[in-house]
Amino acid sequence: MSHCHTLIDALRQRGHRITPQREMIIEALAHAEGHASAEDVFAEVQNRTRYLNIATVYRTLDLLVASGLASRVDLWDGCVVYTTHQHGPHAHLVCRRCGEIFNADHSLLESLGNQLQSQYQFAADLEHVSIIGVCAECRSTSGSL
Amino acid sequence: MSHCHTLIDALRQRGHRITPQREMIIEALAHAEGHASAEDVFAEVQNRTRYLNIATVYRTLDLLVASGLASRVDLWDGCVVYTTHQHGPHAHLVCRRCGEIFNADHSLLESLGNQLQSQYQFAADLEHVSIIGVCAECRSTSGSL
DNA sequence: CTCCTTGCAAAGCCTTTGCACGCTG
DNA sequence: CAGCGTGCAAAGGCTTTGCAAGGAG
Repeated sequence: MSHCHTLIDALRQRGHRITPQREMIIEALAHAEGHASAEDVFAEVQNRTRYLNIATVYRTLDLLVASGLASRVDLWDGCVVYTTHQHGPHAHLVCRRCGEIFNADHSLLESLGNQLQSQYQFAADLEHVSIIGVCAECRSTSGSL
Repeated sequence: MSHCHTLIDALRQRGHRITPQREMIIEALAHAEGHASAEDVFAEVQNRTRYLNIATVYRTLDLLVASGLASRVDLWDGCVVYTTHQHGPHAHLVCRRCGEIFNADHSLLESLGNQLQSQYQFAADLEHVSIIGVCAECRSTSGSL
């Protein structure tokens, strides 16, 4: 996948070494549509090889975030996911019933960002927003609350 | 503080027993302006008495949330706070520089909620929203990023 | 050849849980 | 006086860290 190479090149340009582990971690994260937890990435890579330690996953994800190549998003209840910027900025809608995560178009948040800017002089990181609620499917299958 | 009694009465009406510990925890949470972590509550109560265990704080806060009297909000980086509904629903603006938490008026989020509703059929819990960014003060003291 | 990265295992941190005692209602 | 709530201590889950060996550049 081409986006992997973008990320790998970016790491290399910043002087970081490219190892097979880092390649596989980046590939797994890029393949995840929009978001993946450290465990998700670890499990995905382990389908292919056992030469990977969970500590390395954490270290590499931290490195990507510190390099500005990925974002860490705190969802609901201690759940944390990482996302690359390949799908463009987007908010995460988390269903508290089924746990599913949906991506919402970034434009939804723009007017909110502008209001926060003008009313509170607060510069929001809109790509880190996650919103808890109940998704369409869960609402139709089990009532409105 | 009168709001404490509102909460205490509500608990009693639901058949829960009122103990000195619960009273103090509720009072500490109600006095915190808008939000407090379990540690915050624990520290606040310990200023007055040592007859309180951190496990009791967690259990009582969970009870308040389960009873619909308080909300648990996942801020940034694993930080969790609890809020009563005394100040009305509000979003939390978290500064990633100084860690300060600001309350934003709930009306800011209303159009967002309506859009999520109509475009995604997603029923958002707007009182649980927290938004990461940089506050006015930190922006003025150390640049724009 | 240098020193950045990794694996392993242990430590850390916050939160939850089991149990017996004590207090509320 | 029944049984809910508490303190204590241990367990739990996830994440981070120290260290020596290994591999990228």
